Amino acid sequence: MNKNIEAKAKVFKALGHPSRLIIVEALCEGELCVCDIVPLVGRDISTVSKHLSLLKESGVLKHSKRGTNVYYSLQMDCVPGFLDCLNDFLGKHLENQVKDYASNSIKRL
Amino acid sequence: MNKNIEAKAKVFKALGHPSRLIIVEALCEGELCVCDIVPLVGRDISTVSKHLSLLKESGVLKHSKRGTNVYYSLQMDCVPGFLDCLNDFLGKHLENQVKDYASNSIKRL
DNA sequence: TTCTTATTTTGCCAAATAGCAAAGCAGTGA
DNA sequence: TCACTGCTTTGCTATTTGGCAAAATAAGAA
Repeated sequence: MNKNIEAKAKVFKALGHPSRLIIVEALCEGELCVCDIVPLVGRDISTVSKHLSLLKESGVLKHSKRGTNVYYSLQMDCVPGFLDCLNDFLGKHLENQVKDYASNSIKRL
Repeated sequence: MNKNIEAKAKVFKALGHPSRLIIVEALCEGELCVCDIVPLVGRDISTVSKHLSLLKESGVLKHSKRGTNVYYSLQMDCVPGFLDCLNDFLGKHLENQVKDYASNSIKRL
């Protein structure tokens, strides 16, 4: 259970980059080939390819070749639910930060 | 929804380090003071303190001072469920890797 | 086979991160 | 007040990461 820590950290690390999150969120809707992912990310294809292999390596994604194209899709089924929960949480939380900021501004008057 | 990407990536990045995951898993059981967390992580207290502030900054943890102690606890309620799911997934997945390895070994004979 | 298209790998640099040690800063008690 | 304990911040180095460009690889088309 404790050597698993490394594998779990690897998953979080893989998800912990804006470009890779964009990829994962897109793949929540279904599989895409590299050629479709590149414009979503807006980085060099070599960079995107490295992001994809990192996500695959960690277990978040899987891939399959068809013709000359490589299609990536979500392998880790826990991810979309957590992303939803995270969206809710951050939604509320950012609201609160705004509220805190506002009330502090009022106090400062 | 898309500028949120940065905030979400920040959460994953915060969770994407073995020491910080150890902390978070411990705090799933309930709040702890820094003095209790340090021996769990096995790093210098200054290092642990930085990990804790990163986790707080990202919204995963919150903290409260009582006397000379600082107590950290989980703020992001989505986390424990995702960790459970991750444990299951990696459990099965590591099994499969072992199976794949075994069947490849057989093929090689 | 040769050309082309799609993707990965390698090489390199700049920026970010993790670690410890030392200095700084509360609170608490004498 | 002064000293002590618990924690955070700062300063520094070593390592890791993310980016692009160029080279390498793979699969289909001509």
